[in-house]
Amino acid sequence: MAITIHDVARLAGVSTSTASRALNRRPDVSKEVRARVQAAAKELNYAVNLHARALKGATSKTLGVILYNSRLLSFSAAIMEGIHDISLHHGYSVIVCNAHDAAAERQAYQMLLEKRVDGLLINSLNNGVEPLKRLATENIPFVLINRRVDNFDCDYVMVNYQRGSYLATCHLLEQGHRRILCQLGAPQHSPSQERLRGYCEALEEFGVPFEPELVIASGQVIECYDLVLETMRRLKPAPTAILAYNDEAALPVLKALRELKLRVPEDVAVTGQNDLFFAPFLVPALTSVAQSVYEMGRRSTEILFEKIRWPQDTPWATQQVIYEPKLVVRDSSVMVLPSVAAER
Amino acid sequence: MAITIHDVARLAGVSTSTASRALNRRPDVSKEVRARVQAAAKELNYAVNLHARALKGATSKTLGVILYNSRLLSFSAAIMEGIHDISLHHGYSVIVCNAHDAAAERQAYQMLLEKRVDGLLINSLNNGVEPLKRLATENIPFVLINRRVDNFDCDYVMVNYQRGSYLATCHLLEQGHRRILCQLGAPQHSPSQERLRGYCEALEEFGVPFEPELVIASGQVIECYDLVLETMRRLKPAPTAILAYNDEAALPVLKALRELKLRVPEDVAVTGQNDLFFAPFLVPALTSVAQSVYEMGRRSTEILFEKIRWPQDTPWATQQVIYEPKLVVRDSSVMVLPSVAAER
DNA sequence: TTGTACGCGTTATCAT
DNA sequence: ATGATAACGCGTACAA
Repeated sequence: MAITIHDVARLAGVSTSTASRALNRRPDVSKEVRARVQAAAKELNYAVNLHARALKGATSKTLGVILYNSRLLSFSAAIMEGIHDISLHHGYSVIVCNAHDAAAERQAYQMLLEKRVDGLLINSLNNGVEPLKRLATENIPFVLINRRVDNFDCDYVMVNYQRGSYLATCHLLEQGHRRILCQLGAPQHSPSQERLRGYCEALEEFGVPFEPELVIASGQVIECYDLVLETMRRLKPAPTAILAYNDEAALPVLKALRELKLRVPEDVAVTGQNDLFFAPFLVPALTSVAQSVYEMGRRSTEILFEKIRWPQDTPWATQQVIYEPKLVVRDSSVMVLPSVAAER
Repeated sequence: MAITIHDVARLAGVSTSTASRALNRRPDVSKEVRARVQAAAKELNYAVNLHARALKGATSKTLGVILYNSRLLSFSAAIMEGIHDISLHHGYSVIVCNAHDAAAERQAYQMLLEKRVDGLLINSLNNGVEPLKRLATENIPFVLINRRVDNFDCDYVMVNYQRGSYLATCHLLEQGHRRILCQLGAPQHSPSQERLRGYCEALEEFGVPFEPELVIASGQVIECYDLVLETMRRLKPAPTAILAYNDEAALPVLKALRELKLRVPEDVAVTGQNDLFFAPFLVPALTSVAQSVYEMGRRSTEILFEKIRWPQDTPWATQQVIYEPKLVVRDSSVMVLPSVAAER
């Protein structure tokens, strides 16, 4: 069994309550005793048992995170960086769960509730709104990351995917492209839908008719090589530009084009999304839409802590943060290099 | 306050102990009562309080992970995938900490000990062996990931970096290269040292003298662009091959070579390490050394669980797992394409 | 088969 | 300023 506060108290020759006060730096304890207790604690390598403290009614000093994690490793890793930085700053630790599917998500919720986390950061909606409603009724603070639910008012932090796809599509249209292939991920996923909306919005603005055959969707984004190959061969006339779902998806897209002996950007222009670290290093350097992913992790955690510390009786006004993306133009989408490239 | 087992017991019209037995599927409770209790639990949305259970002396059902996280996001993300998969399988959740420096590492240990984690997976040695010794004396199971300490017997799971660099260097030497630039990360870091050993070992085997000027080290691996540029300009004669620290570092290396108008692999051959997802998509496709990163996460967690479940009185024989790397030859290091490339 | 009572480690309350 | 005690929620030894 581990060292308890009783052991410390005994070694210091005081009662447990005095030891507790001394260790928690309460003012109502003599300096002499406090020093003795702290010395005893150090000598015994004492560490509070947070389970006992949590049981006593205090907080668990733990946040829960539920990630969707569709293999977008760089993406969720960046979010986690932001979450960790803020949590550490508040003296909190973080339990991370991957919700590959609905069942895993339920298990994650179960574990996190059993561990009595003080709040949740949620990037997965495999079971729809149900879990969120339950959290709301049980008064457990949570913030959605990159997800949003219609007709359900709650806090969320998002990237404006619609705007991102809109910007990229406009950029391609401005270059004169009229047949632009729009590549999406899982169709039921809200990020896919928003990207599609942005794509359509731009087309409409330029008076270009929408063609369903120019939209392709694949669940496993990174494995879309074959799909792109097949599509580019099938469509007549072939698209002259491709709006890749994200930078990771752009990799197989570029490879497929090389396979087809199509030059980028001369024959086909390509844009990515998320502006991951490798985008500027590709050949040609990948035009992408920069999203504040790390920032999203930070901000959502800050809001969560605000909410956790919010007095129960005061009404809380939900916060919605939407990060506006920025188009980063590189070589993969323009034939003439821009004079001063928006290189990061 | 949340629902407790008392509430469930009251609703089901039984005592708390009966409720406890029913919920834990103990055999000594009538089916009729069990059903009633479980119905009550479901109705109330009851979730055990794991703090209470942990306090009672059981386990905390939580693992701690301490990551070094030198921005090698894809790398640590892959490790975490393996850890999560195994933990979930055992019904455990995982608290992840980033130990950017010695102070953060100490804070991480403190938190994890206070949370009474059942075991630790450690990928950070910012405070040397001290913390490990403490864990050993306190009988807290842990497994090192990708770290090893001289004269300290403990469980670890590693990638054989020395062998990886050896293989890559031999490969370059076989292609006829004699001046091979060896790029490393932080010099005090054991992975850097092991890579250097593998590099030297290969040189010696081929009877090529070691030249200190051909070894460059930079803390921030991803920002080595300038260093490579400067080095390639300065050295006479210029190196004809570069052993990049890892695939992420290979990105700026390749970019620097393009800047210098040096062709890859004709003028300079390049190899990476870790074989990340983007390696085959680069132009030219990057030769790399494949490490079982995800596997390392899985295996270390499996060993940790073995150790956690190991009877206290039986002696435990420490396990050392070393994954042997595999060279994946692609276009960046050979002028004539191999007939059947070891493409994954 | 079911119920009663205690203890896990901590802290808040009350008493001294 | 310090000490005794109860309570948090759960599981279990013991009693019935």
